[in-house]
Amino acid sequence: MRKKVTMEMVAKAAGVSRATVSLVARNSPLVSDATRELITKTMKDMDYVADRAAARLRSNSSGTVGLIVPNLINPFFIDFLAGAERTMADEGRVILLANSYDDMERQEDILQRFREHSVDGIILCPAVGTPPELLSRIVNWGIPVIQAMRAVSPTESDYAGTDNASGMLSAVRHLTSLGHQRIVFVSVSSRSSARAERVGAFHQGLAEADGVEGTIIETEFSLDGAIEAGARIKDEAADATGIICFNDIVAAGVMQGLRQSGAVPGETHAIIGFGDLPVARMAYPQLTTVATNPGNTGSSASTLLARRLRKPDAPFERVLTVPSLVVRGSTFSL
Amino acid sequence: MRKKVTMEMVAKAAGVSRATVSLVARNSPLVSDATRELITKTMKDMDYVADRAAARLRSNSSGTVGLIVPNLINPFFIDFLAGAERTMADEGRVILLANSYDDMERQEDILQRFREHSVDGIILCPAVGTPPELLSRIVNWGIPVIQAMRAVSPTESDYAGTDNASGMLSAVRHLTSLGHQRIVFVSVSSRSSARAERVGAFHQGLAEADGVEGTIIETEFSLDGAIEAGARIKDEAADATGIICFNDIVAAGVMQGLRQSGAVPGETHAIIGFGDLPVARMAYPQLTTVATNPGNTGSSASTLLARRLRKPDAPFERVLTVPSLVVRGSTFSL
DNA sequence: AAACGTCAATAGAACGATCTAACTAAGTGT
DNA sequence: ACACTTAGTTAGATCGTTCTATTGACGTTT
Repeated sequence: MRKKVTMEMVAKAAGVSRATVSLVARNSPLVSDATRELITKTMKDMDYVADRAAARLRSNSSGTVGLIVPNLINPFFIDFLAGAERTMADEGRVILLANSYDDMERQEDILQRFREHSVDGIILCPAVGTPPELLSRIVNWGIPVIQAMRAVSPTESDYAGTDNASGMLSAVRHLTSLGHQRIVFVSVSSRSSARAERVGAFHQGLAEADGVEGTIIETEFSLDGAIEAGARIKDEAADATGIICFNDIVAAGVMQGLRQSGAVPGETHAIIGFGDLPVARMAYPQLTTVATNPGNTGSSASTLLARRLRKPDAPFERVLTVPSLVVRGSTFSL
Repeated sequence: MRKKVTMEMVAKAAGVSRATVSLVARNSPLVSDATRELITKTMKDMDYVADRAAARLRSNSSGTVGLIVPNLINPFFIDFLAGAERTMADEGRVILLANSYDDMERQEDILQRFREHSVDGIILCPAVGTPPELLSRIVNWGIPVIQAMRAVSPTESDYAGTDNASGMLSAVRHLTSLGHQRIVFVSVSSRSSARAERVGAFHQGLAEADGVEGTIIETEFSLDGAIEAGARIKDEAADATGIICFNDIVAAGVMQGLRQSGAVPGETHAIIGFGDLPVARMAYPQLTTVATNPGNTGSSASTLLARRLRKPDAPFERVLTVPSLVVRGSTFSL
């Protein structure tokens, strides 16, 4: 329990006033190089640490941002989180992390806590079912907010996400160009914007090619669900040879399910995943997948937030990370 | 830009003093039920949000906890993080998350930032190479700290981790009981305490069984490194049939490497992973693995920290999560 | 030599809570 | 009727910064 070193004490030791020390701490140009140096040295010698709470109380900037993710199981969000954390850390900000478990009530609690801690801004991956009004409310609180990964209100904030449509299109085109005529999309059943965009592009991709038919099979998002969905393919789309999965995890499950029903992934059925998560290369056969680079999206979200903090009234921006198709062993030419 | 509602305003509206409102906010038993109810209602009506920075300035408790992880790629730490976050959230605390990238300089920066934000406590998964002195320094700052996942100083703080030794022993015993006589441990080359404990137990396990020989092969922690290590097994331990891997990711890589060298995981070689991460079930064949349940360790770390915040002078505790072996398709009887 | 402008540094009020100690009103014991 | 608790409430100081003027000192212009 050692007593804390305050600005006052530093000031006394250096023979200047509190105010001057404060200026140095925020490296304002209003101090002469000589005193700046003196004070910097004294601060170091005394092991002075600024008290951000006191600073924030007076100044209204806390140096923290809140980040809400809907889960921490999906590596997609992990990667996103990692990207966001890195970019924020590089700006000297700290991240308050919270997990909404895709539960709106929990999300509400988290927002209240963030408000109490007076975060400078919020990066929100909205929980499924979040109404657009939530965005207006946050804006109304005077807290800059960025929507990420999932869009809930297109017009009330910046948005950083994945270009789901173009990703899906490249997947469909890849399969049709390899000669596959019957294609299945194994989707998750949650009503997220990501899902809607991919389903839309799936149909568009089918329409582009002649005589190609598509089926959508739904599953809950879990490995077991995906395995079960994979096993179902034989029944629900017997002549399908091309399969696109909502993400790489689902793809891994679907491959297991296919094997259970006697098929051989990569030989009887071509599989495409979404994400290019590490698991894509750990799977056997290695997975052809739409690389969405969520880390990049996370970084974009942070950059967008930083920009908005600097220019609160700038027009809203939408930054979409464009995915690229990574071809590996799980797809083949018919 | 709406003006903020302060305690003063709530007090005025409810016809009481600031102090009483404060008591209600911290639900102290010192107020009568009648006024408590009145004030609670007024707070809700006016959409009052407490200003934690002001509170902390006066009271020295910020309601935040700092968490430092060495990376966000290893699902092991993700799961740990998820467990810690959950337990903290349930206590109404918020987590400041930072990633040290296993870099001690970065770790130092993070600690300074945490100090500025006056976190109530720190959960630290020390970066590789962290000297024990760091712990004493943190303690000296007056910040309660918990070591997690990796131990750097056995005597200066609480510790939450995995019982690596018992996990490794059960893996070795499983293989020897299946008749495997030549066993390889594919380890990562970093000098973490986790590695040391597992290597020690590996040798102990070998000694327990008659005529069983062991080899240690090192790899850097990455999928490519693991693949390469897997391919090397044929040369460096030609007659090995049992393989234990540092974690499930390494195991996935080793399986790929084995295939490259003409072996068939699950038929010619028995593989055991560590972690029971989701990937263990996505791999083919599904992985026999030592389930370490890192989420549980994360939760323990939070509980330990909560306890220490309540009783700063309690004796230090070591909480080890005991792993269990999950047998799947990647191991077989010789 | 007076007036002006610029640069460095400062005094003192503010920020919004909590804490300490004191106060009131009602009840209790003698 | 008195002092003595006790429960409920409160005034005022306080935490460590940043902000708003303001002051001095010095050099340049008129």
